[in-house]
Amino acid sequence: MHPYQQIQSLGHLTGLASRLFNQLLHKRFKEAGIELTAEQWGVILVLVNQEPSTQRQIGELLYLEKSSVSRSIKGLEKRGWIQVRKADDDARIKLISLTPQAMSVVDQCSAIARNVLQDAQAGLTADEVAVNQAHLAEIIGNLRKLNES
Amino acid sequence: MHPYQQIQSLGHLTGLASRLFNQLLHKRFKEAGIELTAEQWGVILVLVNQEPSTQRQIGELLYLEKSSVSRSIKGLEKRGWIQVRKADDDARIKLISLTPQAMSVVDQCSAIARNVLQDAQAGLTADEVAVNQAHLAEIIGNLRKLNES
DNA sequence: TCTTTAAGGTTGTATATACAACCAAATTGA
DNA sequence: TCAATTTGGTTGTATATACAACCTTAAAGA
Repeated sequence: MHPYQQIQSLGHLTGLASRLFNQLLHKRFKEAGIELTAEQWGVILVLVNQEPSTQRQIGELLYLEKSSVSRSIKGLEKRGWIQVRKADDDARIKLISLTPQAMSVVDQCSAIARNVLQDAQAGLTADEVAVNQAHLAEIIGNLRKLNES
Repeated sequence: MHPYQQIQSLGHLTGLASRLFNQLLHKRFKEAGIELTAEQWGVILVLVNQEPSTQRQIGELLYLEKSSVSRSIKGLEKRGWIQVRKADDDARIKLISLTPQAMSVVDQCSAIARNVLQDAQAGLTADEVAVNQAHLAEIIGNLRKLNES
């Protein structure tokens, strides 16, 4: 067994790929004058698709602990990306939506994110990417079950 | 475009898979009475293969910032997994090696990590896993270049 | 040799994340 | 109706990580 075999395990490769994706996206945002991390972009994207959302919903879609969502929301609000209001019918619930300023740059962010993906996947065919996505989704399904039990 | 399409992008999938891998490995270690995170296991594994290593070497192999390595090493030393000594010939360098206690559980950790991978990859053939690894490696190669430039 | 630069690490600061303990409001059920 | 449970969120604490600024020691160059 090659001494550095662990470095090709999917456990390691997914972690490294993820960090690199996030770093590059963050960098590209910054170069465009947009102060936003990759993870924050994930939250914004949830809101683009479904606005307003509750923190619970965001956590479910991104598979994040509610405490993680809580802190992420706090940061995004402080930076003016989102606004929070209370639901009328349920005093526990916070309804999160994008600010006008956020909406005005969402398309630009989308384009940047699309380019990062494209650049990262250079050399792979669309089919290969699709197969990869499907396999990762299967692995994620396995892991979610294992983590719950 | 489906409202939740972003959720199948490789940027998102690798991040989610990585978190789930790490959570499961951490949990399995804990169940075995071993107090070790997935990331710490990565460092230990580097040392298993090459002992002693310098912090710079560890960072290169895991693609981590030197400051991240510095803090990881501090934690592992505090918990008794590793020992640190100064190099004779270069006063800047720290030589990191495993403690006897660490070495005594490395095999058990290895087995646990192997099982996590196996369980996560259930339903995929060995070939499919290999193709996935190759594609992720290619993406990582792309991203590394992009992050440097 | 002596100044300048590079290399190896550390520390400050910030975000991302998990888990556990908690609080308040809503729901359930006896 | 009222106690018990569930749900939505927050906070404390810990690890992981990056970037920037810094320190110390080594190496390179004039």
